[in-house]
Amino acid sequence: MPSRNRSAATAAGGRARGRPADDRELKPQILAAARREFGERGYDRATLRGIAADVGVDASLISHYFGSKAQLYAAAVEPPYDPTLIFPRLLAGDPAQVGERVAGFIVKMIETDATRRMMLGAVRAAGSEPQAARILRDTLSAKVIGPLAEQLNTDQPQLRASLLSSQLVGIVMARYVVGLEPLASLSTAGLTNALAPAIQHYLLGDLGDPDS
Amino acid sequence: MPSRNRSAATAAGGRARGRPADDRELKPQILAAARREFGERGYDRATLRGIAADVGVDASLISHYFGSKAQLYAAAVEPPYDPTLIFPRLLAGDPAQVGERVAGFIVKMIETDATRRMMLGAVRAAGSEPQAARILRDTLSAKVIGPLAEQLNTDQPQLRASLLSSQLVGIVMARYVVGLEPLASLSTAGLTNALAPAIQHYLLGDLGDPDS
DNA sequence: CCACTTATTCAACGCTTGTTGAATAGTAGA
DNA sequence: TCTACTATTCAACAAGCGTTGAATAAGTGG
Repeated sequence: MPSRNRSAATAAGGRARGRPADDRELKPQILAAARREFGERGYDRATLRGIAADVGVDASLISHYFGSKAQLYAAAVEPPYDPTLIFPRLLAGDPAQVGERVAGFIVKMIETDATRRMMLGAVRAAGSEPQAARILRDTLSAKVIGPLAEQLNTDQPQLRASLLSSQLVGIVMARYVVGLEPLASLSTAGLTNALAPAIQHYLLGDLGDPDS
Repeated sequence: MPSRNRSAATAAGGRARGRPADDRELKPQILAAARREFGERGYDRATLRGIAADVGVDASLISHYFGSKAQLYAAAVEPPYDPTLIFPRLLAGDPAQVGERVAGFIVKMIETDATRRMMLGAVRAAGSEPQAARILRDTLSAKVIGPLAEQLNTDQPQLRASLLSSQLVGIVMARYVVGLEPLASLSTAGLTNALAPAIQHYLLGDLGDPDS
């Protein structure tokens, strides 16, 4: 963190030298606008000038705060939940309904504005910027595949978790980026119901021989 | 079509006026290079200059032939198979093994160099260029969802076909764009086996109530 | 040989981009 | 008040982009 804003500094009692930050909480606003722009336009088409205009500041302020466009992107796509807390809850209980519960969680997540924007940004950017693909890979590995596999008492837990991730990415692409009908217009519950058995298979079903 | 090359004109007996095309079959070469570049770098990062350099010609020649970058892209992502022929064959036979057969076809397709490149280009471009997303949507609708749904004797055939498409897109993203392990390193047969039951569900399983 | 047409290249334009460095504003401590 | 420091803006740069129009090459039909 290169700096702290006034409220944090004064609240902490630390000395606040220099001109105090704007009352408008610019950094969170910039991050929100970045998520919006990255989510809507993808990495390359999202411009610092556009993000800055959304907030009403100069583009160079973003470079000043975050260093570069790539670092702004990295800061914008931090997942907002703790996977080590959520997965054990989802996997406890009747194993026959694990697919249902996980599907419900996933669908609810991608239908929440903030989360969907973040995932859209991540998926879109991964398509054009190799470094963003790496970030998405690392994030999914650390925040989804790893914690999920750790809770799975099955063979090939990592493969199962990555299959689930692939379906997650595919749904985001098909439903929000490509707008594939009738999937794009399907209701929350309808989507959950349709996905549940497939997810159940990925998590607990028979995957067959992984070799040959 | 703004022009025809010599072989076509001479073969058809039509008059071939003007300087004859290079012996090198430049237009197919440009299309191949375009698929490669779009597939590897995505729409925005693929440059006309780069594609031209791959072939060894000037960038303006591409504009001359295809009109614009967007039109070059559209020309580069035409699917190379006839879906109205392939789907009936896949869906005939034992219904219990439909998932297996379709999974095998899909996996074979995305592991064929030319086809994979084309799909990678389509998926990557869709993330950043709205017009490319529309092209991908229309192509999937016309060449996959429509013909497939037509052959499905079930409820909600279009939804089933679009769910399948979402998993297809997700696999392409996860395996080739993001490089999600261990899915990315999985063998052809292993991937087919793992996907088959999920695809079986999407095509013939119980999707639940689509509303509420 | 002369028009005519097409293929291909060359050079340049206009635009947008991310980034940088200097300049101005505003506050806290000495 | 002066200094130090930070926030913010302004102006400009260098690079890369797609596209365009003129120029050159290379043939065909008369």
